[in-house]
Amino acid sequence: MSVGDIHVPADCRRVGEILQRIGDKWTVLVVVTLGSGPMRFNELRRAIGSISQRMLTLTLRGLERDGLVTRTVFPTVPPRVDYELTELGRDLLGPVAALGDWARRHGERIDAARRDFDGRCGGST
Amino acid sequence: MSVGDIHVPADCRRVGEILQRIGDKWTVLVVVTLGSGPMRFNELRRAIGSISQRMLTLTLRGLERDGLVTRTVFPTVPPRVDYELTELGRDLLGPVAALGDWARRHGERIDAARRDFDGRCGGST
DNA sequence: CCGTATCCAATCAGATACTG
DNA sequence: CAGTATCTGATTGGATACGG
Repeated sequence: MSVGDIHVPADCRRVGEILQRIGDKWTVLVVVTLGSGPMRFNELRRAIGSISQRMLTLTLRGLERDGLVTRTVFPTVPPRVDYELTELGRDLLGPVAALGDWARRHGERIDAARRDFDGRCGGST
Repeated sequence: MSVGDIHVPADCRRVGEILQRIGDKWTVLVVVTLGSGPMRFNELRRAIGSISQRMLTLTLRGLERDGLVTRTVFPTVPPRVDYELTELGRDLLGPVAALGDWARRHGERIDAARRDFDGRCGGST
């Protein structure tokens, strides 16, 4: 498909929805972190570093709800819970990596454009 | 690059930032709509349909700031302002299309997973 | 260890009214 | 036509404390 063919309104809505869904503060970070294999709750938490317990829980619940990760509880003591990407979740890694690639390639250019724009506008204040 | 190699924390942050940036309610919709060529303000507005004037303005400003669209004012009366994707913006269409493709392929599956999850949980309410 | 509940500040987005 | 300004409700996300 050529990039010129993708503007069917209904489809764009769908894309917008998905992007809003995975575009929250933590979802992608969690998904790509889980990309390296199953992980326990706190393991995941430490890997991400700055996420609060609440947000990690909420994010994981959302991902589970959407069928992107599985949650496995081991009835041991202390309790252990593993999270793992489903096939659907792993499948998402591809497109996300593409976007990540774009971000890495052009991140600096965006920063420059921002500095430029802000310089032209808020410069006199 | 294989999908297993993309979890360098710093890079993931970057991806997360970009995704939050373009993951707001309207940005992607505007970008893909502009994908078919330059458009005037109200033309864009009608094409999207449900967006408010305020949000379209804010979204376009953001995109302009990031160097993803250009804004061209024709000093005519009535005034005419054209918006057009920059090369950077057009370059973004590719990854976004990939994500859109994923969304279209798996949207139904996600809906099903949601119904299933909600049925298992909120079923008794 | 793995969550849930509550409170709270910040941001977002819609509606409306007004301007060049 | 193409914005800007202001007000308001909704949503988000962090901190903290507590429960299984």
